[in-house]
Amino acid sequence: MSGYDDIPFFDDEDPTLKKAPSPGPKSGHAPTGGIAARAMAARDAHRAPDYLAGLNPEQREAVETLDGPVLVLAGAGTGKTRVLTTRIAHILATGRAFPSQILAVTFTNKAAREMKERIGMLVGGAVEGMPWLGTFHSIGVKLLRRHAELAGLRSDFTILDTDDVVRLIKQIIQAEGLDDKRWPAKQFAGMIDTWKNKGLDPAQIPEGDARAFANGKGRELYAAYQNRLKTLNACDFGDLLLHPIRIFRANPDILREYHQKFRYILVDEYQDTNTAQYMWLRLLAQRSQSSGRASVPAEGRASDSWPGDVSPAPAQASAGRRDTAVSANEKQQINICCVGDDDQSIYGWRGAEVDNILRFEKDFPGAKVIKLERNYRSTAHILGAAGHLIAHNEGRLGKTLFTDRVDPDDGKVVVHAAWDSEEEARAVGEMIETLQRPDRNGRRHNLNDMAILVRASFQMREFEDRFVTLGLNYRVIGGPRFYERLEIRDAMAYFRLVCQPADDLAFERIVNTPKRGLGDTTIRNLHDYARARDIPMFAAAGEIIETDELKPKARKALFDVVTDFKRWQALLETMPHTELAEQILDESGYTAMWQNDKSAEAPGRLENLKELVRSMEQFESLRGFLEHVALVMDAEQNEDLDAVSIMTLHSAKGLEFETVFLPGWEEGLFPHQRALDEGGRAGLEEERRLAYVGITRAKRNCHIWFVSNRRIHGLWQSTVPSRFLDELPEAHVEVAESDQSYGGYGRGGGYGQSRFDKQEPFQNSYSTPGWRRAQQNKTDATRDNWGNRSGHAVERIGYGESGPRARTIEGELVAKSTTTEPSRFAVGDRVFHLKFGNGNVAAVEGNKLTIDFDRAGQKRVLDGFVERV
DNA sequence: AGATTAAAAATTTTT
DNA sequence: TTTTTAATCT
Repeated sequence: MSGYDDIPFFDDEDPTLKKAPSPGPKSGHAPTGGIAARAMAARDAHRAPDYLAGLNPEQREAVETLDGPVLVLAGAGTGKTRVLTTRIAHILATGRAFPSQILAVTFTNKAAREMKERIGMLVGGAVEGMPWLGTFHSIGVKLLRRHAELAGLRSDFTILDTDDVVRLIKQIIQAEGLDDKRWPAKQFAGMIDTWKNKGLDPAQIPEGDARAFANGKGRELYAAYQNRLKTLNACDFGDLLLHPIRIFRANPDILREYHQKFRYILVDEYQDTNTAQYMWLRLLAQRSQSSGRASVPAEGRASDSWPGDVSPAPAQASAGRRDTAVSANEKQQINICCVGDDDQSIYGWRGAEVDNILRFEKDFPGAKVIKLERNYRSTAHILGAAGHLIAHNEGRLGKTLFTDRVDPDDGKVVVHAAWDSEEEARAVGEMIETLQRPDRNGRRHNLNDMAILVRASFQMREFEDRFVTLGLNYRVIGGPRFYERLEIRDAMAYFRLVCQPADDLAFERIVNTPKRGLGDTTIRNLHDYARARDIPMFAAAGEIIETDELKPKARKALFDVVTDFKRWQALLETMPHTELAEQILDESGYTAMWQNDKSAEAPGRLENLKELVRSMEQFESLRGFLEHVALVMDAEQNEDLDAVSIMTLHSAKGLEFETVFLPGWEEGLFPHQRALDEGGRAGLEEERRLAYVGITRAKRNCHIWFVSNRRIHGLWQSTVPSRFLDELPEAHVEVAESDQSYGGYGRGGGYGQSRFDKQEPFQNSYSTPGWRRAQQNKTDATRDNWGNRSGHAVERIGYGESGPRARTIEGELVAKSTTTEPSRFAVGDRVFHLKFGNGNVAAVEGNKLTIDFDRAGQKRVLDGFVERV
């Protein structure tokens, strides 16, 4: 992308005029018309265009239903992307719209990229002519660049990432004279994000939310933050959606232009849309509703006013606004098609509203709902297990995936038990090694086709450790990203300041990096100077060096910085941007700083900087590159290496693997305690959808693990198998007999027997304190907060026989327990622990014991887990 | 300015 | 318990 100044306002013509469409954005690629022409040629060549061949009837219906609103409920592995891309190809091929008349939104850049590629494959050639295919945010930027002045911004506004936002908020909190330790900027940034996800501006946030932060100053701070953004000519991610919404509401004529422009709207992963995205879509798609429908109120009060706006109302309801020409232009209706899967909605915690998809038919009367249930990915066992599990959710539209595939060799989903996370990792590692070896047919299972999907990232470490010792290749997906690294962010700050001298955040980041003797005092001076005159820091620096406000040393240093930047700014238009970038990094002393750094990371950082400059080559300008980085924060992984993938369940959505390992299926971890505490039943259902996502990633093999002991925050805790295990159907699941010497729950498939066969556990395997306690916990876990940080429930439950107790009283006792309540143990006691065996109590701290174990050495455990011997 | 020490967090993440 | 970040001290 070359930037934003070369986008013609409306770069297309009405196809009915039979004019050749104008070329797309300047580039050396084929004109946009080429795609449509080729697609049409493809259509004419065969009676049924070959891009439709191979679609099943439902998919085909989803592709060919071009008029009116369509909701495609696409289950996991049912060809969702195929439908989306084929539908676009079909629209183009039938001449229904020009590429630039199709708005197609995704959530991630990856999805957008994939769609572009696949449309290109269908239609032939690169899809340069689809300027409106992209993420919500990238399309938001595009809209906002065009109409920036209506949001009080200039069109060259900066996009701040999370890090910038937090630093900015910290400044604001300090400026308000608040203690930034007591009121962490990060937390407030999160709150703002939540509000923006709901489409709320400072005046609209709930009173309770406003009071919750900084002694009731929440609303003020939010407003101050927005003001600051405006003076900085900057936007955060939320604004990229909210500003266009405000602009559309305040300027019906502009909105109308987009109504005329976008004939077809397609939305990917609709179940993940948040309220703001929903508002945005509704504004753009409102013509797709029957012409008599009321338009959206211009000044929606809050998100909850929105859902109320669904009942049909006469067209006159929108009188007073200027977008009443709906019925006059029936032919130009906008056809929205949303594709999603309510069972895969796993982002509720960041504002996604499952309700958006559940409510689709109400929002868009006359909508056609098409279910895709034929699965092309997994075995019948995997689908059976996943389907039975997800059926425990209440709030769903209801789909059942099926497959025609019958293969007696297909294995069931396997549930394994292990003592602790270390053995879990060892067992998984061993299984991977076994799979990797050639089988009797001489085929080996590639590591690339295996994945370990964890609930929380702290689970990853144990696998990594194990794989390092095994010498097994692995790759972690979704760790810290390239553009979030310190050196990259520093370098970017230099580039930003060169392109946008008003970028104070960038200025402050690098004025004294590398060290130039511009310490706190100088910066504060400069800051005051800038504030007093209401000018950017860089401009202030330029002025202050003319005065004698600063000490000579600081003045000289600042003078050097300013002249450097002025020189680079002058070179911006003439010098090739990669060269300029290199020059900036060299002349600023930034490269030298790392060359002189003898720490272990320094060489890697220099390498990253080189990589950064290299990656700029594919952009036309420094500015274009900056825009890319702001929105596209991902770096590619090395695909050549054969390696096991380790990632969270969240980042696994949309992926598939031959074999999937799902460790950590224990109450408290999965479902996660916090999801339960904070989300209640809805939280549990979301966790269950996560489990569903996990299982449905597997094409052939799915192995689930649970352990009986896990260390959480340094304390060993006994754990209970996840309730989700109970929700798996016996017919599609088998319990691993025993993993050799491991298996806390004993040989003979303790888990399976006790859970599936409802038999009494074997006396010898299950009479241990851990098991008895686990059973106790199990009953409690279903209705109470079990095993959280206070060790509360554990303490309360203790041993099964610790007697009757009043919960509240116990709770109070426990609250003070670290100091007041005498422990049942004393230093020197001989104790037994399920995992570590026998040992002597070395120290007692409330309910936490430090024990010298005979075999395992010194460990800290909760006293509920040991027994006096 | 750099090193040491103390304190805080440890669910999930995109843009 | 561990890891990371911030603040304070030298």
